[in-house]
Amino acid sequence: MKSVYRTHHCGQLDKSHVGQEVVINGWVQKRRDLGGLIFLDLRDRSGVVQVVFNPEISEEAARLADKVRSQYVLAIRGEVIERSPDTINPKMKTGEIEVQGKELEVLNESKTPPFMIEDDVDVDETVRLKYRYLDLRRPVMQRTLQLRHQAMQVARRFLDRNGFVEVETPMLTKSTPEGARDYLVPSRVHHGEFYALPQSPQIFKQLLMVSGMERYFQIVRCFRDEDLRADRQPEFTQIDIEASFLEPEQFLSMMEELVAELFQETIGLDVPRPFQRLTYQEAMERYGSDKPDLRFGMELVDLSEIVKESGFKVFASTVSGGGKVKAINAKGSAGWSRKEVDQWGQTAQELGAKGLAWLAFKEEGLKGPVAKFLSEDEVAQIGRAMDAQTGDMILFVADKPQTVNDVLGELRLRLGKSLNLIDEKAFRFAWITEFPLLTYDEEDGRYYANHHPFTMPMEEDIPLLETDPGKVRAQAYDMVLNGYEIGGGSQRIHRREVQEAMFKALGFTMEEAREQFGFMMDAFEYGAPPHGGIAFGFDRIVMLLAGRNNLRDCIAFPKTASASCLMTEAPSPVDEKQLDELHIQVKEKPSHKKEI
RNA sequence: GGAGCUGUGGUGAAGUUGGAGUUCACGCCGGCCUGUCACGCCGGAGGUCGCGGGUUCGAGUCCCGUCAGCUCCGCCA
Repeated sequence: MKSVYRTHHCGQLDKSHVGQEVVINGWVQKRRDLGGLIFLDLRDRSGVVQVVFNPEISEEAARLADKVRSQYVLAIRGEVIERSPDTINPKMKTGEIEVQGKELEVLNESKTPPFMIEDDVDVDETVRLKYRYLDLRRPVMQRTLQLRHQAMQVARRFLDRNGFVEVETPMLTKSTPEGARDYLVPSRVHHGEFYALPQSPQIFKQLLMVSGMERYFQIVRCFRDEDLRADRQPEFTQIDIEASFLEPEQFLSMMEELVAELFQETIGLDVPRPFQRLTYQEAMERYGSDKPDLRFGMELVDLSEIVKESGFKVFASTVSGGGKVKAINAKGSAGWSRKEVDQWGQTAQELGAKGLAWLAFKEEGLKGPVAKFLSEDEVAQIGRAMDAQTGDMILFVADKPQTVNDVLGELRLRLGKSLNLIDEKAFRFAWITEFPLLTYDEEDGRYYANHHPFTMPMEEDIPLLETDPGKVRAQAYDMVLNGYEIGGGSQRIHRREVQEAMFKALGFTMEEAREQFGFMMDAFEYGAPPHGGIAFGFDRIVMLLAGRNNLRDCIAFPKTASASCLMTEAPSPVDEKQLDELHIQVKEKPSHKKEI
């Protein structure tokens, strides 16, 4: 072979190449030895093509092909030939042609892989993660990584076109006590001191606004040492954005455009704009969640007014005690068996409710333990409020307002899945706005910033910072898609007196604030422009683009639920010498056995 | 930190009432086979039943502990 390297990609070849001599490279997907004839399916990242070795064409190549095994890396020179009609494989993209092998060179052999390299492989994830490099050979994983790449390019192009400048910020930075737990990096030079890996470049991007960068972005790794979930990894990627001198409305609209372009140019989805808006309050009341899945209805309805004097004492006393009675309508579920009803009731209790009251609108009349306590008028009003038809099942929770929303919100999601109400192909975007600025922590006896301490309150709520901080709404917004938070941001405080009021509400004196955020406060005294920004959870966006439901499938080398990497076996112990240099001594692992 | 589920040749599963490392499919190895593409046929190899302890004459199976993976709560914007 003149050169063993390819002239064409496997998946590219079609009828237009018939008669051409080509060189292809790739991995052996499958070998079918018919004795005389040997068929090889050769795979590269573009796809698979069938190569046929016939000893009558090339005895040497056929002899070599006999020794080849799965996942061997090959170079094949051959002629693209049209398959006879009866041998066309309609299941293959390249099924109309095949390569007649004339020369074969084994570029590398391969051990038999621990699992088959194919899309619908059914193998324990532990094995996939241990041999991630093989897992990533599977076409579906290749497609996902390419989709991720495309999404990244679209975002970069869009932001560049709109005047955003990509600036890198430090990975070795300063630990801040609020927010998520930091990953720490010990300093060798500074005895007993530590860097922190960034939870996000929040402070730096705001400082870049002070620097006059005006529009900044970065596609950046962030780190949070908290426990994992299917949609949470300890290191993850944000599209981090900040802009000065932009009306918040202009900014949000531009971010909608970014996301719409991203979905359009990757999966061809037309995203209607502007996005639906819900205030935090509204989202909690109607969906029991600050990241509602809007692909289906089943909204929470407040029935407190209707049942406040009801003969059903649980309802009446809950309302008079300051609680709420709310319900959802499980359409068409009046026929649930006793067992099913009990199971949902148990779920409600596991979620924190005292119980789950129910009312079934059946052909033969109302059923349910609540039925006989409700007046005809109450039933009629409930029926209207819930839009109840015959065959519907109304599920009630009576409790503190927050418990009611939490429980019904979660029940709504589970029922939505179990009743198949969710259109899996739909993408429903929304902004959630007017988040509470602060949350009171009972244990610490103080308020904490929900977003971060530089989030701008709503203008009209600023006076409340002194009188009723818990009521202050923030100029903060989350972008929500199908029940996932895919982005969050805010307008930032750029006025000194507002920042002071904020720190006061957080219980910091100006001196204490200066200790923690000194450089930030210094900077803000040199002319901070009005600015705001957002950070998108890039991995989650890719996950939704790819139609998957866990982040591990969208990250090349992810961590397990216990934050380890099964391939590299990180984290791992290190040499005593390394620890010495870092002035670190590891404590004895405490015994888990409890004294009796 | 807590709860649930899972762990059996390389992979995926089955294993009943506690009675022989037992079965199936895929893969792997060898042989035969010139139109296969889930190739076919014949033969073969391959096991720390996650790990440790206990109960028992006897444990894949029952009990306790532990490790790993997944999902969720707490935690996390």
